[in-house]
Amino acid sequence: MVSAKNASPRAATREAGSGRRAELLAIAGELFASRGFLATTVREIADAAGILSGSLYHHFDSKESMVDEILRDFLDHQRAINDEVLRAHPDARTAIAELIRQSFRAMHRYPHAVAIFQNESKYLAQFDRFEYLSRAAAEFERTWTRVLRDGQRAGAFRGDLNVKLAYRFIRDTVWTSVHWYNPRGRLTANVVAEQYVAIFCDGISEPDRA
Amino acid sequence: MVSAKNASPRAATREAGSGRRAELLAIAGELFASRGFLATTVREIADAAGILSGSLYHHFDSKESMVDEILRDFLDHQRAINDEVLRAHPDARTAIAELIRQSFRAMHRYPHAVAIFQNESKYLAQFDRFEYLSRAAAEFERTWTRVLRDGQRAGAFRGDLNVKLAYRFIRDTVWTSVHWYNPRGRLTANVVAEQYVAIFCDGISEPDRA
DNA sequence: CCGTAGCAAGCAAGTGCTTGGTAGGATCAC
DNA sequence: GTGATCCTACCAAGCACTTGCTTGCTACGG
Repeated sequence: MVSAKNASPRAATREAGSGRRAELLAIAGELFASRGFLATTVREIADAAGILSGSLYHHFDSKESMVDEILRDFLDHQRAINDEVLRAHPDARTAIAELIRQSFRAMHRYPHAVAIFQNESKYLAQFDRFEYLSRAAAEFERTWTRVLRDGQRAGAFRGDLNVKLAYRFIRDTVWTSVHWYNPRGRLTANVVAEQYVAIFCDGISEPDRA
Repeated sequence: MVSAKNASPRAATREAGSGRRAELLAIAGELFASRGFLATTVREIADAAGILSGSLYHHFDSKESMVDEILRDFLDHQRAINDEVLRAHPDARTAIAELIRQSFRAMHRYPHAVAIFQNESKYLAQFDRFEYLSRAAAEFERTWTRVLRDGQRAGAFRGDLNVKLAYRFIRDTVWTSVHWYNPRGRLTANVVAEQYVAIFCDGISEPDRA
């Protein structure tokens, strides 16, 4: 149906966002996050958008494509942020604190994508096209554990720390909070982040340091 | 279809477990935990059990009844354990440590139920018959926050701690580990529990004690 | 001969997705 | 201008399939 002639300008429009497309993605993301990917039907997405279910397929190949695009946007952004943090903070302790802060800011900016990534990764990762989810998770783990190990060598973190366990400890604490964290609530991302940094750092920092 | 006459002996059999029934629940629980409740079909459960899907309905009213029974078993057990810990440990700090240890033991004993409780509570809680899930979560929160507040008053935990936030911090860290914790892996429940108790307590304990 | 456990077949509802079509705005040759 | 031509966004209808669950039946051990 789409002629080869149109392929190029069409793709450009999609990259740019095209307005309606972004709207539909936002609607779908909210439903995926709150009800789950499987539990959300294309008819529900269409209803929420005020159109018929078939009309969604003018904008997207499939329901999977929608969640795919939502997740890629978030992961690309977070990857870039992480790299930036590492470049700007050579000190392990401030780097960890900043990674935590940036994680909460991600929840602020991509609340639905983060929730979907948490809830549906396990299910989606079984399909080839979502293999990148596992790769992204592994990359995050490498980033965090490298910082933890560096800090351990530099004497900033306790030597008896199991780095892998500590990473999971932080990850689970920080990222799971997307399930209760309300961006428009009384607790701002910064407040929660600082409390968590405080609890966490004073727990793994060398006690005999000023 | 079930006559009133059979209700009593049948119920007794159910309580006792009846062998096959427990087997089927174990199979269903494993699938619910690994694939998700919605993503698991009754045909898959039946296949795994070596019977036809319709035959499941000789043992259970519905797919919902299966997950209901799995969750109730776990929650009843955990509630009892929590009460026991509170009775045995009047000291807040040892009580918290013991609550954490018992949580990891629960993951050891009810790995599937814990995972299902984590993953599906939000979805299931929308149905009246699963209202007890929200109530159980609220009760757990009361238990933990009471201990935290008591410890704070007694000077065992830092005074500047946001108790509600600290509870979520612990809960998310401890219970989420069911997603990666392998009961038959190298890390035993006790080892992980001790590491977590160490990281956590030294983080929230008054620094100028000992 | 009754109760437990299961089979064989299928139904109603709902699923993601496809198809052929149309309204209406922008673009362009004339 | 103005008509022809596209293109975007959507509708109306429905297809192929899967879902949880039901029904009537049978094997068989105590």
